[in-house]
Amino acid sequence: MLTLKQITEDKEGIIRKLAKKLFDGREPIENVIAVNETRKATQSKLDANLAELNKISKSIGLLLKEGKKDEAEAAKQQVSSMKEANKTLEAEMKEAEEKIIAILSTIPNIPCDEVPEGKDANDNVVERTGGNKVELPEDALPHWDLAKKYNLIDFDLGVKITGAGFPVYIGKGARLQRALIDFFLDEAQKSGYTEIMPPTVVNAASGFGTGQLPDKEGQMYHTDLDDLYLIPTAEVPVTNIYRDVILDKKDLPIKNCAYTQCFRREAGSYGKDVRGLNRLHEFSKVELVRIDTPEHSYESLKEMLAHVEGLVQKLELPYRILRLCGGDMSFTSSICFDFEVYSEAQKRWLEVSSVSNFESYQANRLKCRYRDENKKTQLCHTLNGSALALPRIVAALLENNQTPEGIRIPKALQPYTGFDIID
RNA sequence: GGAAAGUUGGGUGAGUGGCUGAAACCACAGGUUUGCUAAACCUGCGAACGGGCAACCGUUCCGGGGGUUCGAAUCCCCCACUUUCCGCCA
Repeated sequence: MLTLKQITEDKEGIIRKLAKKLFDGREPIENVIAVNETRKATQSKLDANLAELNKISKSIGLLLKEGKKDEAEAAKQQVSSMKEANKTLEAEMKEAEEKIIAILSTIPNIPCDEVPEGKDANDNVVERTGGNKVELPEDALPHWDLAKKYNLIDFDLGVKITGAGFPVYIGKGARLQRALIDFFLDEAQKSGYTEIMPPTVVNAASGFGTGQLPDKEGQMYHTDLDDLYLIPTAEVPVTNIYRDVILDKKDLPIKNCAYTQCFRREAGSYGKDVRGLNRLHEFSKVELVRIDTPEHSYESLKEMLAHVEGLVQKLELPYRILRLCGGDMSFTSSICFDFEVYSEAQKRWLEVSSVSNFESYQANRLKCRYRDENKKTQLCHTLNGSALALPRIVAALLENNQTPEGIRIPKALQPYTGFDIID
């Protein structure tokens, strides 16, 4: 959520910036300001009344001590009648507060100045490309055929055990998963991240904290009996560590990484997008989460981008970095970069990472604050990024590295797999 | 699954109706002392909202929600969670 402070301090600026996200903010913002004015007026009245009541109540105690029973009784009567009026004011306050939250939740985060204009994925800006595209022969196979040929992944078996989108990794296919997870975690550790192994099931409060609830309720698996949610990303449990927390400025930036399985219902997805490893209901991912000060968060973002770029380079995959345009960005991010690797056999780019700065938008909902040098509490900035999601990396590795002799494993990964070719 | 006890500020923890936004200790910050370090001593130290240029003032908050009362951390009800014992079990 945006803060009321942000909105009242720069109303026109915010409306203008929201337009970049193709969001017409004028009405909700005018609205929320008006409701807030009512709230403030009501609070002033209510506070004055309560102050009076408190004063009288205190005096009753004293009167009773002095044995002035009649005066005390009279005071009691007076207080009783005053309390009625407060009930209305309290109801008004509550209503206004709820309305403010409701309106604020409909307003997306403001994109920062470096976000380009644009309405959909076609308007994203290619920031950089790297790695070398490979030349594959005409009969090159897509990864789902390679997975079958070398018995690495059994999609049908997954359907039998669970359902579509839950593949079974076998032999070298399974080993490759473990190798990638270890590789990503080791690289993160080298970059100074603290490894976290969080629960993969969370309560509703955590879902709200990072914004999956209430909007994306239908995208998460839910256990009715205990009212818990399967996490769609490690971002949820790892960021919620800092829910309702006031940090010391000297502890920032906090740099955490975590490997978890991720669960996504992906309701409504279909077609070639979901073929093979392209879109799964359960997959492995290593996630980076950073909590930082507003002054330093863009420096953090840069470091995260460099880290992720280093990973795809070490895996020798052709990649590009996209700077997402306003229209294609998520509701909560202030700026977002996508990493894509090129899948030669599918002739398409596959998204493998998304690195975002949420500025204070997520922290506001999370109540994640820090104490600055003047001992004042300020909202932190939160950032996260995948480093990396496995399935599409595996797809690209299998496809791009296929040779007549077998599938070649990039050098950086060989110490982790224990083999240099899948044949 | 059965039973019991708990949930108070960054931490430990006192507090059973008004003098408690909350003792004490620890942690933290500033200062004094000291050749340095350590130690000792002094002072400060919760959050949100509202009012004010400010000093400051007011309100709310002791797991969450409701109730009793002129007045609730303290009494009553409901819910959530935690711990311990028993059972089951990786």
